[in-house]
Amino acid sequence: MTNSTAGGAIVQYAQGGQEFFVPVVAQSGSLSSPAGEDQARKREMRLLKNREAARECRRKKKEYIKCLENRVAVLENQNKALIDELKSLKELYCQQKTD
DNA sequence: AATACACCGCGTCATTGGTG
DNA sequence: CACCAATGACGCGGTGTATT
Repeated sequence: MTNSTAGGAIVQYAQGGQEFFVPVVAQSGSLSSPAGEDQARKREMRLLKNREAARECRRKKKEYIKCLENRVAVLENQNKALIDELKSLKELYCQQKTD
């Protein structure tokens, strides 16, 4: 991951040690005022939380897709087994008929 | 080696659905 | 109604692979 470093800070997650860049948006010179700082801090917090939420969301989505793929594999195997079973039962039936 | 293309993961924004 | 978490959509940069 390569972010530009114009105005912002490199922050590190508590767990995982992963680094990322948090941009700081200047808001018409109001950044120095407490209200401006507070707004900026709130924005950073929101971005940080959403960043983590997006990551988690993608992780869950991938896991879900894996589950679905697993299920497909299981059902395909079951289907094969049932087809085989049907085939052998048919053969058995035909044999008994000719006897 | 250079280029084109596909794929992936990421960060951000906008939207949505649930909750106090 | 305000707030928040989850998620879809978008654009971007990195990486691997095929083609020239």
